[in-house]
Amino acid sequence: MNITENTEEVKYESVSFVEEILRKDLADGKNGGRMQTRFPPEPNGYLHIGHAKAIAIDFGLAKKYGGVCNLRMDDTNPQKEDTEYVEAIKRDIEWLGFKWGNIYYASDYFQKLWDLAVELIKEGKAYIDEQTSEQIAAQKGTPTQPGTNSPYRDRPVEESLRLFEEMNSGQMEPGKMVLRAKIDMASPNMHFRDPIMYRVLNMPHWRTGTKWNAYPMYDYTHGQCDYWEGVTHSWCTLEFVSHRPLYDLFVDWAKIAEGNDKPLDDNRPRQTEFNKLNLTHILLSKRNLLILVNEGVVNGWDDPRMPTICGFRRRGYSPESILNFIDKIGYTKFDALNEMSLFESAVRDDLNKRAQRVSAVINPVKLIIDNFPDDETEVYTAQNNPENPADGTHEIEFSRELWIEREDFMEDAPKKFFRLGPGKEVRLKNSYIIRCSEKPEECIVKDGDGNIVEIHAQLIPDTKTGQANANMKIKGKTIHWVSCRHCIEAEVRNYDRLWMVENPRDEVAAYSKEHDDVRGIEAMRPFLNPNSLEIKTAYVEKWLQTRQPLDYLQFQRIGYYNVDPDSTPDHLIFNRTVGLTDAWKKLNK
RNA sequence: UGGGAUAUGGUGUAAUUGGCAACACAACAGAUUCUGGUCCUGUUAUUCCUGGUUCGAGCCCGGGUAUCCCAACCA
Repeated sequence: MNITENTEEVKYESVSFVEEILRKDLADGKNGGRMQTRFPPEPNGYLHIGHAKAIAIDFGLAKKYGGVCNLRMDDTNPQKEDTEYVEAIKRDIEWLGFKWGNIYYASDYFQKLWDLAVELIKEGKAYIDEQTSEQIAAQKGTPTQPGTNSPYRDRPVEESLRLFEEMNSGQMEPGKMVLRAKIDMASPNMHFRDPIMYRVLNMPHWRTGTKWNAYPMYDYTHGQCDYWEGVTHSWCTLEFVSHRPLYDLFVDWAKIAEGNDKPLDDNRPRQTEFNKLNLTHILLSKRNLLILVNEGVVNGWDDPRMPTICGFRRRGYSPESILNFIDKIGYTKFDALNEMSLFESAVRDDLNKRAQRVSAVINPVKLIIDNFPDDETEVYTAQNNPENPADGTHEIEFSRELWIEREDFMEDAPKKFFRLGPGKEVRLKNSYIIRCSEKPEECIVKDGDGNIVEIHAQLIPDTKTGQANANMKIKGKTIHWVSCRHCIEAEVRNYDRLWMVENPRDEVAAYSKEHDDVRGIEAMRPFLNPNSLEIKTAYVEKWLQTRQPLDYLQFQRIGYYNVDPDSTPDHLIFNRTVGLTDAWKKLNK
């Protein structure tokens, strides 16, 4: 949403087509100027970034326009659902920063839906079919060929009513009969070819226990629940476009059955569809995510490499950055594939404002300041965040022996290398400017294999931050360090993308097709990054022991990290959220 | 020889509804910097094709093309 100002007075806000429709409905006084939405997850798995887009519009616009958004668990299929997921869903929505009005369950309406179905049978709008699912599928025709009527389509109402009761008795075997709406087997819309309203499952439901044995289908449930709850705007993704006429029809039937004599288009929940969220280098289908978990490719649903909300939280992506990203990609009808770099830039943008700056050395090499006494320590005050001075400061110790990054020293450096090397000067962050001797043998100590094990340098007096010579101009950059004697070890988990290809969904499907229909992990393996997790032991400053799980950090000059929930002061664990943009790395490509 | 939806730079969106194609990301170049980060400046599009209406078309009309969705007793 960009706010464009043409003049001082006139503000024109460009909004999505969804919001535009909402505004028009409000302006037209539809539903008495009331607006109400719902977020309707099926509690059969964890929420992922795709759901966040739906959450952002369902809750976000309700908040913006003074309406309410309710949470409704779409629990019409007890085969897949569980109460464990309900709690996870609630936690994730709250973490994103939203509040629901009420919590409803589709199962709250089972009796009402049943009574409506009985009424529809009586009105001749529904019938019991006792064909097999194969027979029903065959009769359905194809998108290009019309279907044919079921032989049971015109069975007497009384018979259907009796069999419908039987479907719910617990005595009928699943699959034997279904309740179908009598619409039009020749309709060009496949969803109108006598859609199934009820099926027999003979299975207890985690909320309604053993009361029901026949359960309603999504299409027969969603619209009426919206209607009964007073939902005015029912937003969902594009694949439901062709369901909308059926959604409208069932709502109409419900209104007629109630004896509602208002015009049918009045007081009707309005379904509007927007494009799904798609991101390069990630895969969102629940089925495939489950495979990653079950095959141990990742360590559970909240693994920082997972695109789940709980995975993103653990990774260190902030709710604000997720929401800002969603706002940037917008809601349209175009089947877009968004670049991961746009998301990462939203993350950096937000974390730059809130992450506390610290020093951590991940690939250490020892640096010895020859002209600093061995038994002395200096203590400096480091800014927690130069972008936000209100975040305060913390202390960091300096001594003769330091750890610096191995990549910050080069014996034979290219012209544009502005770090340490023979004859070079750099600033130590918050400390002195130091200089290495021009002679390699005076500043480099190697082991028998020729690896550098020690670097020697001299500090230049009075160049410490705040001192007389502090502004001395040098060619070198500022590098970070930690004091060997004062730092602590920490486990650092560097995450990289899980998928090496832009569009894993399509690649996996194509690979499967080309290789005898291989399924599951075998079809994924060729595209998975074998190095998506690198665990390192780093030297970090002591102050980090005071940080709390999920705190946002920036390891200066390296990247954004956060404190893993499993981290303790005795065993610090940090997850890499995203690296800093690295102009040096780019220069060397 | 079914129906529905969509099409604006490398990517995603915008264009106050027929009036100078704008913003963000990415890329490249540069300036500043005690983070090679941030901040700042510059460069990168005849709006899928085609014909028409109009003083004027990304937007309206005709004809194409491409992509996506629909044939679960899933949601």
